[in-house]
Amino acid sequence: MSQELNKTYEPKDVENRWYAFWEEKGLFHADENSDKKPYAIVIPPPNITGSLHMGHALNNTLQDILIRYKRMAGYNVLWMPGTDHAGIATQNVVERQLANEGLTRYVIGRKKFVERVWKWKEESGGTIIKQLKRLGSSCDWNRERFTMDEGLSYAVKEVFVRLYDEGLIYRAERLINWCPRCLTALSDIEVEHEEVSGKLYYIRYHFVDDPKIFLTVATTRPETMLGDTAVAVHPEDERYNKFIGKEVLLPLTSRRIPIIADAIVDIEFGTGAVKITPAHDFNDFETGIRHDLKKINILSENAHINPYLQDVELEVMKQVGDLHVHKAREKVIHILKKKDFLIKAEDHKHTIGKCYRCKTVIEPYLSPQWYVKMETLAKEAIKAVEGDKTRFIPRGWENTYFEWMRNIKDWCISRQIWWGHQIPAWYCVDCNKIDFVRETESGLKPCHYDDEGTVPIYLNILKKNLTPIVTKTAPLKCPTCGSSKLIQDEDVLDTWFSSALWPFSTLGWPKKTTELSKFYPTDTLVTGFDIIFFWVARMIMMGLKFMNDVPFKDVYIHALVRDADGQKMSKSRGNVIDPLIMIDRFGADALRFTLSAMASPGRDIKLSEDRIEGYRNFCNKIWNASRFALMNVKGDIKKDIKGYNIFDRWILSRLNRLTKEITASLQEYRFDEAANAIYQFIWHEFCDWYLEAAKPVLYKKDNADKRNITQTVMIHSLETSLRLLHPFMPFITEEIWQRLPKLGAVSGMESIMLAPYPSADESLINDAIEEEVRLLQDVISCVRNIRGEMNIPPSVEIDILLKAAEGKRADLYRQHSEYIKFLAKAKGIKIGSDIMKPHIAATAVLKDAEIYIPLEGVVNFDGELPRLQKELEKIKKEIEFINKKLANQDFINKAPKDVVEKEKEKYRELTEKLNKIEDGIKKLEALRI
RNA sequence: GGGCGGAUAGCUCAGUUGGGAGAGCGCUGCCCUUACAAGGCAGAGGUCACAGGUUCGAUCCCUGUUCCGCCUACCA
Repeated sequence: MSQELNKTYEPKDVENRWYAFWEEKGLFHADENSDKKPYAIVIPPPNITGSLHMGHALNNTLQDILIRYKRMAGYNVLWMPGTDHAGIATQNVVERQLANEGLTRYVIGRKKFVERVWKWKEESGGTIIKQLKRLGSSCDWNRERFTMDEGLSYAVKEVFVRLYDEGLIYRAERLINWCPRCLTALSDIEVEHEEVSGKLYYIRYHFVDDPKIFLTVATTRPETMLGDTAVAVHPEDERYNKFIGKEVLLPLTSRRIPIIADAIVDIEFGTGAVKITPAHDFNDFETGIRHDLKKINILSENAHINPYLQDVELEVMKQVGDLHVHKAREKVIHILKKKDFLIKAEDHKHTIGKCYRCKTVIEPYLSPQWYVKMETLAKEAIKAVEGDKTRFIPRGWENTYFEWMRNIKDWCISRQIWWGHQIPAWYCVDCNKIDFVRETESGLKPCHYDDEGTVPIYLNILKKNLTPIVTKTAPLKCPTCGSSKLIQDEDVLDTWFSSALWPFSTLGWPKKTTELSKFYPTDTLVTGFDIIFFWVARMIMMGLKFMNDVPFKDVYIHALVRDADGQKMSKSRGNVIDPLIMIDRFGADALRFTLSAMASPGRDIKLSEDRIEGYRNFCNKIWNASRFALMNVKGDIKKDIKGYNIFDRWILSRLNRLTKEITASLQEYRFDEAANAIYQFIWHEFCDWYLEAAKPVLYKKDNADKRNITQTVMIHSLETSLRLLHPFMPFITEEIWQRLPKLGAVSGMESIMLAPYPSADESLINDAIEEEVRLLQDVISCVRNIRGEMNIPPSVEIDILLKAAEGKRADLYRQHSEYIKFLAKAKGIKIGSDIMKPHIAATAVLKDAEIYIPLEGVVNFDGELPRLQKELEKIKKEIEFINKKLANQDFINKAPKDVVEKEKEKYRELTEKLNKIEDGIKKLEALRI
């Protein structure tokens, strides 16, 4: 198959062709009955609404590297793919569609709405999967799962019921984070905190028994005063504790509220007197419980002021009733000012919470919700990480994990949306005396109607104080009263609830499947730190609870991808680099390689297009090196040949050393180290030196044996490099590999994916050869340097005079003089201890050798003196530095012997070099006169 | 408020038993040398944030400071 290659690498066609080939041949498929050692990763399921961004690209590149590496290394590899139903996000998408048609989900009803979401999923939900394929991800697509699959949904119900039966799931009315736009509760971690500069308002609350005097409270949210039910002061605050038990009259209302004592109050802050609004502030809610205060909910679900607050002045109500809470704030301030209750307003920085999905300001909101009790689950999960059953890489993230787990709060899992796993709980209409039930096609529904009385609106208040019947399948009759009027809880579960089960639900749990026993616990989870709480921690808890084992052994936490300026990429900032555009432009391999080379632990990736372009060039370099190799290998190459030349032995040594390093790096998840090592090897060792050194051998017609050996080593090195590189750059490696003649173990294999990952042959690692080649390279580099500095164009041929002591050194140079000549582009070379320096010559001083390039009649000679002087200055500085060290008696006495010896040796070398250069300068100066 | 991470070449970053300051990109000079101009060869460029300490010796270990990120928290 080794036809001519194009002059440049064209990724597009190559990528499509090979991906289709791999899929068709089933090379991604894991065999659950295989006897090979298993290695499994579950993909962090992307949202079905998503499209591939750089975070995905990084995440999946790293997983694919591990997966392809392990697969080649002989493991039975499973990469379990799938997508997440993304409750709120997906519901938003479909609701937007409806809005464009002038509809709302309430108009079409729950059943039709959910059907519509499914339809949308079928049509558009596969986008990201296609995009993952373009990246080269070698997932076992036959096993692709979706969190709303029948199987996974069953697992969700199973878990819910079992946790409920054990008392680990419960319902309660509490303050929750409420998104007034999504109209649903959120868990604590779904709220993003943001610092804003606001104001701190000082408001007068007059005493009931003596209206002439007052307390001043300070608040950032004056509008919530309509829900105040107390004022708190610190019990030890001498300014106020005499007032404890008295009452103040809440401004703008006829409400009398008590002054209470609570240690939560910070004497230093504000005035030391705090208004307490138990229904609208988390602290106040707790305080309210401690003091048995009334909870007055002043807001509707969409964060408008309830217009029917009984004891608020009618005039005030008229102005703020039905107003959005933020507008109401302005109004309340205005009224307070007018009525002289407002003392002052100070600038004040504080934090507000926003919905992580839609960035709307969240409201603490009183409502009944479902919770998971976390304490016992967390305890086990902490132990598992403490005991290293699951290990975070880098380790530092374990602290983050512990910090959260040790202060964990119960998890609010119910969401007031329609797309998701509906909670498997039913309520008996009769037992619970539920009003407002209406018949619909899908059964009984709790509801009320909008103002026009036509649109049914979901009303979560209905759920207060109900007794649920929790079961996997819909009950026909109430077990208590036998009534058949049962309604299912309207809420669905937090999407993360089903994600938490992902490592075992995807493998068939609760059925005892072969897959489960083979691949659970999985080996590695690759994810970003931003979902350690959302996902990783919860998977560990659920895995331990239902599988009695951790879901994965290693958690590799990778960085965030930012733009070149370090900004988080976001659509609103307009700084997103689209991975698909990058793939189109530079190829998937270049993108993958960029991401892996930059994935150093514990640091964010600042991605720039230049960098990707640079690695596209690397692809091209590989391509052309392969082109060269193929052009120079005609017919069969021999196997098992002895008689390697020095560069053959050198490249084999370097190659095996590289293999060792890469394997070690991959073992430690150092993708950057591995990528950089192979880049360095292929470009700067294989291409720059080995191929160049191979040219004289390959071009010479007269020695077929030598040529054949070099051809063999060349192909072997290239082929092995490709296998080393394959996990990083799957496409180009396959394309080239397919065209190469195969040697040994890899002959006859149908894909590089199936070829074994190289393992180092230690016997070929040869320090002596590497040192010898380094000496040759030094000579060559020196000559090239003279060429460069003296401006001798390549077209001008030069001679090399190499003065070296007779013996090993001179022999080495003499033996390989052809290489030196070729690589330094010299027409002649003389080597010996008795070489005399010509008068007009450039010189370079090496360890144990001197180089003279005669320049008479070659080039203008004026440049030589300044060149040598520059060199001299450099050496003088170095000597000075070492001198200081060696003059220090403490250094001589206390430093390790070998270090001292090394310094002394260096000193000797440098001094010698210095003398020779000084000598050269003297001669030059003499010549000038 | 608490915690974590970072500060090394113009840019982005590597750099662990503490002893040589490095890479890629960019820049400069020369070169279309029959694999590659998406290339070759050569070169310039750094008080390793600042101040102390430990040590014969500190980019590295310790303390403090400044600046920048991020996470977290009930000062209303």
